[in-house]
Amino acid sequence: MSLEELFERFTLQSRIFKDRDKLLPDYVPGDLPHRSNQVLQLAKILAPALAGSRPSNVFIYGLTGTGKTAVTKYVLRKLSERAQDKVIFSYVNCRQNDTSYRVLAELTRDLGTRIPFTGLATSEVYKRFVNALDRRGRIMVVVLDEIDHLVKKSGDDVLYFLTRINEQLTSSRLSLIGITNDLKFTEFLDARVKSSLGEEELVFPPYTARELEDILRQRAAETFVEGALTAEVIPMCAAIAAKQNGDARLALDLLLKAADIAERDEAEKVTSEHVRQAQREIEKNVTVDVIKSMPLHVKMVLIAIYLLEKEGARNLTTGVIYNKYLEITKMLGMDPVTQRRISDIINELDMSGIVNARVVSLGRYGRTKVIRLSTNVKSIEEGLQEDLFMLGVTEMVTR
DNA sequence: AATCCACAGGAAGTGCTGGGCG
DNA sequence: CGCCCAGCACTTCCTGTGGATT
Repeated sequence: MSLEELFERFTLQSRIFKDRDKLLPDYVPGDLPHRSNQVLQLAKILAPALAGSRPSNVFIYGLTGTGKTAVTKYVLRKLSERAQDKVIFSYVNCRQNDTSYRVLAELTRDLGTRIPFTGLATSEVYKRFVNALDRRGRIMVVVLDEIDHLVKKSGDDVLYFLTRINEQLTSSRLSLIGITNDLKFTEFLDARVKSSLGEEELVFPPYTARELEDILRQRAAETFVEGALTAEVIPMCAAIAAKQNGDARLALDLLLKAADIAERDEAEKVTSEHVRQAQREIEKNVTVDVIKSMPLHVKMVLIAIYLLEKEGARNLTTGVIYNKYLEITKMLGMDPVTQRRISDIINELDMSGIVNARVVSLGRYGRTKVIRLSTNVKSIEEGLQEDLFMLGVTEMVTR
């Protein structure tokens, strides 16, 4: 296909999409089905900001894709339309900003003060934040999304600071909204932070398959040309996502991917076959991307596990993997890292879901981790493609 | 009941990059 | 310019431990 033809196709009216953007993850719809309760509750808690008094801090729990972020952004948007510039709203995702420094820097930037991404002492950023905020003389509502990432990585120092900041302010007030999908994470918090942050709590239950269908239908009406979906598409996406803890994000993602595939294949309509294909692709893409972006030694450890499993080894332990890893690095003439580091790398692989590692005690034979691959081998091979190739070439050279 | 394996995983530090600030 | 900072990948040194075996 020539470039001309390609561009031509994109310029042509789509047979399927009316407005593809409406299915993108960061789109917040004008109406949130099955969440009116939470919207109302959150609005009630935050409404005092309009009258110039500080709203209570809020803690929001719920699994991935239960609408926490959407509801929060929705309420914030409505509120800021109403409040004009009487209230400052700031949203920080703590997955991307997972250190005290970065969170503070984001917040300070939202107050209109320039902060370099590195170079300053964290305590300096604290000072600048307090100054900048107090100068504004406003209520500030701070949303810390995926707050568990921040706490797990950097502790609760920032939270302690933010929950007590009002004592240092004279003309401004700050309230905090913490969002997490890890229900047990409050265990890591200082008792004072915990009680302060939990002044109000909101729980988001998982969506049922029926509810997911409603959500998809509403979105589909905005996104697709009439009749572009066959009848089974929406129930199918809903059913798959319902099994994954009622994850609405996954449901929407599936629908989008399925429609993209249908469009790419120049199909008349989106069918259940497209959904099945989408499901496979989503699963694969996540792993492949994760693997490709891994640091060198993490990849080497994964290769070691992969090769061992391929050789038929079972019940892999840290020590066995480390030896295989040493073999590989030696063959490639690389400097190996220590076993201590490998232990952490295995945990990282476990966290990203590529590998399954659990600590077991083998009695006399020590205490270790038993590791196995928890992703299908094809995705791993695809993710490691270039590195395995390199390995193969070296193998031939060394013979 | 005591032992002891094969690590787990915490704490502190190093060397490096990419930046402040005065 | 010299000295400071954060963040990362990693090292060094370390104490802790579940349970089969002695």
